[in-house]
Amino acid sequence: MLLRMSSLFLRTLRDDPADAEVPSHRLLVRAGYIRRAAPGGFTWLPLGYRVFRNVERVVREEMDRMGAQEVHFPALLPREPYEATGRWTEYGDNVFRLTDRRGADHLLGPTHEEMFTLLVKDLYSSYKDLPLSLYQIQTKYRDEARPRAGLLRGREFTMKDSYSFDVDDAGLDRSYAQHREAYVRIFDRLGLDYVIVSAMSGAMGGSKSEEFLHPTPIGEDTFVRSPGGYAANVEAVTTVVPDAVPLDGLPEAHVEDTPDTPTIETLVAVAQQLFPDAGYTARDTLKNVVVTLVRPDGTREPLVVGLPGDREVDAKRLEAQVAPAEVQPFTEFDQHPLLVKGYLGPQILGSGSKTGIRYLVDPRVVEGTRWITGANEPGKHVFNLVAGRDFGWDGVIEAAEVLPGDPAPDGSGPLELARGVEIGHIFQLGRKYAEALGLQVLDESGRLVTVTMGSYGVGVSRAVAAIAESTHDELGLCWPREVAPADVHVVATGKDPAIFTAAEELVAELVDGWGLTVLFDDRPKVSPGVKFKDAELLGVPTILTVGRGLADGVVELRDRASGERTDVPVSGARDAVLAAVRGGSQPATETGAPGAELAWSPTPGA
RNA sequence: CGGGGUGUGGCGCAGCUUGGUAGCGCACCCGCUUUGGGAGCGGGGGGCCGUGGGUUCAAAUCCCGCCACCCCGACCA
Repeated sequence: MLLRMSSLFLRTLRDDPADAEVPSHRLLVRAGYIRRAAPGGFTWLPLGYRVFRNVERVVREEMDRMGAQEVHFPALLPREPYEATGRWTEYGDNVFRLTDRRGADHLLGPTHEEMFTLLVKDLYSSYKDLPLSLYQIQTKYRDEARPRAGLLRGREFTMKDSYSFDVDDAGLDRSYAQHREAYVRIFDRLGLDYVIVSAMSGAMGGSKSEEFLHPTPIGEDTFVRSPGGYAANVEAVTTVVPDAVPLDGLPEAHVEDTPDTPTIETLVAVAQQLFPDAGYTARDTLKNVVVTLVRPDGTREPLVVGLPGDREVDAKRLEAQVAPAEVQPFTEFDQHPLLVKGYLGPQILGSGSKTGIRYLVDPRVVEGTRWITGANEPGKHVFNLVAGRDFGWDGVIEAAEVLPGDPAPDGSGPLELARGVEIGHIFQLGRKYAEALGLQVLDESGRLVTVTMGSYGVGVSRAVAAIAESTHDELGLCWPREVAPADVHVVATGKDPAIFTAAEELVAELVDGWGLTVLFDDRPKVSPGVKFKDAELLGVPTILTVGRGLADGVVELRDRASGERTDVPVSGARDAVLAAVRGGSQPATETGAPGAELAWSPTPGA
């Protein structure tokens, strides 16, 4: 494949677009890879689309390798299957809905669990047909409240989604593990850094779930990790529970006047005044936060969460725990006169108490721990209120925020918080969709069993942005060889016609003789500076300059990533390029580019 | 959805306060010169100033609505 810059549909920009904040967005637009076409929607230009297809190719090869089979659904889907699983309403404003001329409802698929489930139900009915993994690479639509960061969060994007079907849980575990391995291979080949974090299954139902996060400061997901290798989504972090303390000999609780202490800060200040030797901090207080749970059927229930005063309730963690119910601020104090705002204590909380309000506590609240907490009277707090002696609770909930320095649940050290972009997600769905849509097969003994499923996603267009994000430098894009829009960028510069003749000959041999994809800067009357800048911006991994050195019989080979330049004799130019393309680096450098170990194909995407 | 900011040729910006013929740099076209780090000179083409309404003799400029984009938050297989 030969891409001549004299006729390539490409215009690079000298200035950064003002509305692009993140580097991937800025550079992809500036280098002429993508162009915004709609809110949250982008047009792929020739070079960008080549990168996109390369990512797609890697994903496809690895899915095929693990034995998944590719199918392709429409993006325009009927309402009924989504009605059956409840997601027509559950998805809310995030789904694009439309009505056809007969008034029938449709949606633009945000994800395809229902359709895959129905397809398998349509054709298969025996355990002998399973296990089965199907996938597609599809345009997905989500009416995001706030599309941002270019390709990273669009309203239309490309996703590889796959689904596994098994008769039993052991089979699901195997399918899940296969996908996990395939994803590791995919992201390794793409040269994308990732951490695999355990995630909550949340509204999707099911059990085991892990996300592949690409760590980057511009990421939208917060996750935690420890020096010992623990990594998890904040929602999935479990608290290390302290040992219970024997109740014998603990001091009696006592109520103290603590006027004007509706907040933890004011309370701690007063507590320190009253008992200067006790060394009280916010950690010694028990904060009781009232929220309202709204269930999917619309019913509302107040809930109080008790947690150490040095922590806030983490809305995401709380929601993950109470899903599918939603959490809203509690406003109905007038209907609950026993609840004294700012002085709420656990003595009147719990299903067996005066208020009957459900009371869940942080795991750090274990038997024998002593707390300063509200006395349920304005201006009064109780000290030394002992958990398990002076108050009880209905259950334990992981709703407190995770703070840097908290211990990892597996004992692998203190946690740090980091940001990442979700580039893949693997998920044990279980039988939720199979049950809702009636996907059953006959087992060995002729009984109907409900199939168990997994769902697995890779953000293809998002991966393009993530790769750009992690590989660019101050000069421009800098593609890994596996996804680069060309194998080599040949720059002809100078006014001597012999230069262009020599470059043409070399390019022809690389393209026709060796099947390389060559981006050839054959533009006449364009100054060398412009061509060099463009080559750096465009980011093809190997740049070959045919210019003034030709008079001395040499051309210059440059590695985009390392910046290293080597003069090679014209006669050896072809072999030097081939070595760079095959080896992933110049002889003099060791960049360890991904794909280096892979068999080199003589016709990559030509 | 809440808060903040911005909308002027393809890109980056000025003009708006104080209403009166729409401007600059890059990009694009023509000519001459130039050719190893975003060239120089000369000559051109291209914009219902986001959009709808209002005020006014007159609106890019003043007023109101809407839309879009960016940032923070909420939300998000």
